[in-house]
Amino acid sequence: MDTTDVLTVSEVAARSGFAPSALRFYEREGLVEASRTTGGQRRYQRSVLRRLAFIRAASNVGLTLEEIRRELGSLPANRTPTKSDWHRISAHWRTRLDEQVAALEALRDKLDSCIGCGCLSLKQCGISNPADTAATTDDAPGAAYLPPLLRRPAH
Amino acid sequence: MDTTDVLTVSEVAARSGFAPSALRFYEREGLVEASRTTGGQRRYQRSVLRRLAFIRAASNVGLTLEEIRRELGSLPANRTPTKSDWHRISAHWRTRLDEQVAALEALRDKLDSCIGCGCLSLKQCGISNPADTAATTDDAPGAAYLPPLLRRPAH
DNA sequence: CTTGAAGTTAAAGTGAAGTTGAAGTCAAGC
DNA sequence: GCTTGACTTCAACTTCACTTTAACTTCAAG
Repeated sequence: MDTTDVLTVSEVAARSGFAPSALRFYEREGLVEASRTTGGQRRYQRSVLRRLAFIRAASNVGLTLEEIRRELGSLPANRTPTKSDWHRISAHWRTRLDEQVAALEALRDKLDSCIGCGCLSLKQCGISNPADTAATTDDAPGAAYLPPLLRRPAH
Repeated sequence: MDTTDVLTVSEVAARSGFAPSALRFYEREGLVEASRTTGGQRRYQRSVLRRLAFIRAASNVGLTLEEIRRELGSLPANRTPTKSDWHRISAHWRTRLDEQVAALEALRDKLDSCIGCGCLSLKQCGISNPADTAATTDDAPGAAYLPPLLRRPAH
């Protein structure tokens, strides 16, 4: 199958778990690269698989594609990231996850404190108070809200 | 100001923290109701504030508007929800939050186990393995991912 | 009765992360 | 030389939760 050292779209799709359409999308967005055959077909270096793994991991941690793009840019151009690269980045991600967990736990605690009361008062209830929303950041005005996260597949 | 027992859009907006546009949107979506003046302007019952608090709380917990709509439908038509209503619903929400926290913690643990190795192997790394994504539900194919949650306001 | 703030509508826009469809190209096999 | 199947492009569509816009109308105070 891969006696060659380059991969087609469908090979990369199969191995990475991303749909071909997603791979094309990522290329448009500058997240991955591909060379072309004379016929214009994409050929991927095997290293793209590592890059895609990185993308999926970062995405799992909750980074936007834009953030991922920036973070990929901070990686060494065409070599395998070193331990220190990975250390720096994973520390960043861990902080992100810690914040998310903390926010959810705070929300859950508020919910617990509401369970007995049935209040849902606009003024008093921690979980419905718009000024006290866990997801509201200091500088973001308006109604921030917590996310889809693990939402049921909707049908 | 409110010697009357009905509220205008902007009063409800001010008190609930939702923008008038959001209130109109919720009405279109069947989440809230309003009567009309002869001139066609909306007038809200005071009870809408409690309903909106409920909507915001549910939204904070991560429910979609569609789910919220269904859950509102399970509430008694025009009376204040009882403690047992609220108990049932908040238990549901708590489960949701517990799942979210668990998913994030699992992801964080995987990240921790990766920090030393720098692997990001498609086959081995728990955090990048598409078949093992915390957010991937059994029946949802394709690339599920963990959420925006607390993402920076992007500028 | 006038004036200006606040209200109305439908439709379009936003942004994230892609997917889908139509129409076309390419290489191989028969 | 034609069919088959995998590939290509590009634009348009999707979902969610709203917001914005444009073009009016209504309400309440003075």
